[in-house]
Amino acid sequence: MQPDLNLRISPRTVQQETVDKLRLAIFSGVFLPGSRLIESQLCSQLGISRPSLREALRSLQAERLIEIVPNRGPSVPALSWEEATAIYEVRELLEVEAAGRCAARISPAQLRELERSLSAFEEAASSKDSAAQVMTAADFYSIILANCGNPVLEEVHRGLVARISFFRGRSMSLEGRAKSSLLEMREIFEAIAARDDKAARKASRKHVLKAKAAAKLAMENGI
Amino acid sequence: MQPDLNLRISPRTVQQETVDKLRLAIFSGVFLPGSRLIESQLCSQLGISRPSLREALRSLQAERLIEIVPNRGPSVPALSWEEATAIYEVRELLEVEAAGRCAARISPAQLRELERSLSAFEEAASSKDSAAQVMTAADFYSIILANCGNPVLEEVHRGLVARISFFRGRSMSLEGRAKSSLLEMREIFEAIAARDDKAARKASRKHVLKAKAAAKLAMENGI
DNA sequence: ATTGCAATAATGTCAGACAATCTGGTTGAC
DNA sequence: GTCAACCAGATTGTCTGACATTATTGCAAT
Repeated sequence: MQPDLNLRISPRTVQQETVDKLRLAIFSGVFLPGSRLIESQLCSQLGISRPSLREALRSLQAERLIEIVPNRGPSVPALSWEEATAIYEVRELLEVEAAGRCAARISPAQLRELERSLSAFEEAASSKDSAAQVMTAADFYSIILANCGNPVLEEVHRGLVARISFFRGRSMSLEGRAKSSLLEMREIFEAIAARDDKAARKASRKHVLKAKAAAKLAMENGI
Repeated sequence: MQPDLNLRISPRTVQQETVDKLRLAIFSGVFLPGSRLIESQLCSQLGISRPSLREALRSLQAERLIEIVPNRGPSVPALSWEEATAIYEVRELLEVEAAGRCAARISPAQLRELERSLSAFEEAASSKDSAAQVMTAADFYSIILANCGNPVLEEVHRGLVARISFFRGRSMSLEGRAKSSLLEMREIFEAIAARDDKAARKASRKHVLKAKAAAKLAMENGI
């Protein structure tokens, strides 16, 4: 018998649906940074009541995906470069650690999964679909994080990456970024496949630093 | 003129007050781990309406301070040792980094502040007041985190420490833990005062590992 | 152009309601 | 006597509607 199978089916509540929808909307840039979210509008668009919406907004606020100023309401924060830098730095810390641990403990099945996701990114990278690139790249990381053996590390990392989702889309559309990203990711994969802890950390650090540089470039050029 | 002074006064809303009150209540053990929180009870106790309460609960849920199972409502999670371990591991990662950065960049004024908080802990450690010990120790860390130059690091760390607040109270009441904690903290302080990056990291890592061991002991003995 | 003010919009908060779901105890069958 | 089915109360999920307080905007006046 599987020891940790979660039998409890959890019915999806309106609040959960709403949080997911809004989060996705923010990721995909439906709400531009700095734009305000009007409760009454969202209610009618989503077809839900104001209390339900407000609960969802509080969740997103705690995730730092939106800001809520008293008596002004919610808005999508415009991330400054200082904040983004701070996030990238912590992300580096976590991601490097995760890659190192992952190299030591990933299962063969998950390793194949990782390889598959790398292929998916490779395919996306050769296309011009930057949305697909971001998504497949996210899959790649999430497999690494899911196999680092520390769910808290994974969870914190996910929260941070969510907050810079805006940059990820932008920087992927930079000339050549997808290609070099692919090379870096392949390097990470090779290191993990070789069970080489040190190399995985090194490659992972390089990747984050390059991603950060690309994001900075994208921001400065206002792509 | 100060560049980043936040002029905006933010009126404290019912939701904010409620979140703070409930968070404090959880920290101080008013709600035991595993216990359920009944909305109607909380409403009358806090003197607020159900929508306001539910918004506050969603915030706390996103902070992982409470769990909300659909149709069963909110409860204080009973942290397993595996989860606690995961948190301590990430905390180590963040805290070590913060101590190292802090050593390189803390201002003299803040350094004096750090020394003062160490003295406060020293005083608390010689008393039997474990609540005071936890509080003064928290001050010490928060000064380090506030001076590491990365607000995101600080924020994530605060979130993690909040989730293991239960253990901190327990382990501080272990025989001799406060004393040895004081020694470890003094070591960290000395390293930071000496601007010794490496030593600060080393001392900080040792401290977290010892705190983790103490928490494990406290848990196993059910103190 | 700037200031002041009124009208409008939006938020913060509450009260009450109702269906769906969970919980605990009782009843009934074996 | 034990176990399953069931029913009543408790609790949550969600909605509607309301109202005071606080921003925002447009216009008038200086």
